[in-house]
Amino acid sequence: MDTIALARAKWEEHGWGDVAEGMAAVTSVMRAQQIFQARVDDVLQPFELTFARYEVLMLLHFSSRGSMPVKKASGRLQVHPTSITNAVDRLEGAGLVRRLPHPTDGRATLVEITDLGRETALKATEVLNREVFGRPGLSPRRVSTLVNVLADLRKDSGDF
Amino acid sequence: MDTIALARAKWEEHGWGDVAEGMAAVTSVMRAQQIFQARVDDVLQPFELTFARYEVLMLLHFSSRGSMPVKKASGRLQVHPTSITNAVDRLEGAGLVRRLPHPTDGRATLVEITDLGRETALKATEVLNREVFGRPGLSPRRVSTLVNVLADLRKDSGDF
DNA sequence: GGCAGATACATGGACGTCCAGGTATCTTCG
DNA sequence: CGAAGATACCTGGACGTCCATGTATCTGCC
Repeated sequence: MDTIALARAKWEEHGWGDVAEGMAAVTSVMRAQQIFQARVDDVLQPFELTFARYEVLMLLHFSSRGSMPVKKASGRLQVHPTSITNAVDRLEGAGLVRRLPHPTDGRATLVEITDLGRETALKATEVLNREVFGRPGLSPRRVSTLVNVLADLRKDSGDF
Repeated sequence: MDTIALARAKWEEHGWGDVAEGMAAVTSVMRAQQIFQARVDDVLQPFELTFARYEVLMLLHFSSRGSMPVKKASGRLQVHPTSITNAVDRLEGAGLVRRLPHPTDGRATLVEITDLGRETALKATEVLNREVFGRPGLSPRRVSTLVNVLADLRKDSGDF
């Protein structure tokens, strides 16, 4: 029983057929996010990480200096600066990152990845690659289609 | 600057090219959800609704008796029962639904939509149809593709 | 040089999600 | 019929997200 197909049928019954597919798209994206989030968090749990914290960690790992102001991380990950503050609080508690004063801008705080942070990031990535990214539940063609369609969506909404 | 394309490039640099597209897919879905959630919540704000509460309201509106046990709503919307309890608390506070004892099962609680609830649901749907579902930011062909691909994903993960 | 506005970050609160634990009720089986 | 297990719900807590607010610092203009 596909609950989204059911909802679409209801939309058509009520004379909203012209926007039923859009409704299905929005609802499907919501559900897909929930599915992926659960899979990813399941894999990351042994590392005491969540996807949000993992993203922060990888962003720092990939950065040239291994450190970055909160503001910049916020922009890169496209979340609110407070979400970064929150993630950094917990990552710092686990010893995976460290806060440093910015050398030239007294307002800014640098977040720097530690050696333990890099090590944890790589171990987590290995499992994530194998268990989630490597088996997304779709054929390679479908995966590429999904990425391309969502790129159009992101472009349309001003992401890039 | 497409942050997901950047991440994919990093994955390829590190020899993880075989799963880079899967990583892009997962990340894209996360971001798309964020985009849609923001649009929907923006439209629903004047009605003092969120998407979660809107979904509960529409589920009840479309049900044959206008009421449903918490457990059934939880299954239909594929969220934890506690999420329904939370949504119902707020909907009840706004007078849009009402809790009733289940006539035959003393454990269960029936959630029933009120007249004000139905009225609000229809008004909200009208704006949502026009502002979000009617302009999802993709061509009709792309929207259908997205729905179909995500249906495959949901099927693979046991949704139906 | 000094003040006004912009910027960076942290704090506190709201919301939705989930899990763990507890209570009440139903169902099943001896 | 009565006890054990299953089921439905609520409460309290954790987490991630956002917003509003406050504080410190920087920048630009007079």
